[in-house]
Amino acid sequence: MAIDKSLLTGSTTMLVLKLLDGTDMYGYQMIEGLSKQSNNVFRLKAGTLYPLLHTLEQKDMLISYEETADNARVRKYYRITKKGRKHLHEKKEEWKTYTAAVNDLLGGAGFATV
Amino acid sequence: MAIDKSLLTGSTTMLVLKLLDGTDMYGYQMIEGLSKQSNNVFRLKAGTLYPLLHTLEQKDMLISYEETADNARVRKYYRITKKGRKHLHEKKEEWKTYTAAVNDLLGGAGFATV
DNA sequence: TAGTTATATATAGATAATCTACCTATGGAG
DNA sequence: CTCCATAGGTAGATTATCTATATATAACTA
Repeated sequence: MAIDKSLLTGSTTMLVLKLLDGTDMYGYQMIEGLSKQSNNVFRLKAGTLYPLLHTLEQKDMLISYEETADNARVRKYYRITKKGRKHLHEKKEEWKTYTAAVNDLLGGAGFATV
Repeated sequence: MAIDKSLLTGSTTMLVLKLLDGTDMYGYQMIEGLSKQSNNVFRLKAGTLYPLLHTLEQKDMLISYEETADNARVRKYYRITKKGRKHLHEKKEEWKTYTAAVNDLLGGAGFATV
């Protein structure tokens, strides 16, 4: 079974959807949280995230709403949709398939004769 | 510890170096072998591989030599260099770090408060 | 023996994801 | 009042990969 070729570059999408699968969040929160959560392995850039969120919203995987925080600052929250959850599930399956295959190749002896 | 941002898209490089870490191979052999070895999860395209091999050779990670097979067909074999092995080792470490972080996020409960 | 498929390598141009670099705006700390 | 953190955003460049195309020969098939 072949997997989506965009998986490699597309894991950011999966992570964003996964974050929102837990709770509604706003962009800046995702950037900071992802960085801390992963011990700085992920350093999601604003220039990557915001356009991605807009794209996901256009594809009906997210919806957004504004909310004013205690400090009167307006934040734009995102909530995952049913379609987004379905997409997340698919991406997770692809991720498992792909990483299992890579780990198999990295761990295995390789193939000398074809 | 942060990792190379090109890791996601760059795993093809790692796989190619890993293949050559086992034995010298020629391009077509890698394409066919990788496909069979991974049950078609990897479908490395000629248009991806050949330019990549040329780039890796320019970076002194590979050397190439031609050899005539039994059927009189000329094949261009590639051999990994010391520099290539060093790069492979680094890429593998990045791969481990990155996949561990993703799996942690995918498996974990996520973070609600930041 | 003529046509198709497999082997083998290669390049050009398109596509897509991410990055860098910039911009706006407000709240709070010094 | 100035600087930093917070918060959201866009434009253009970079890079990896893909599709499409090209060449050439071996091997199979009708």
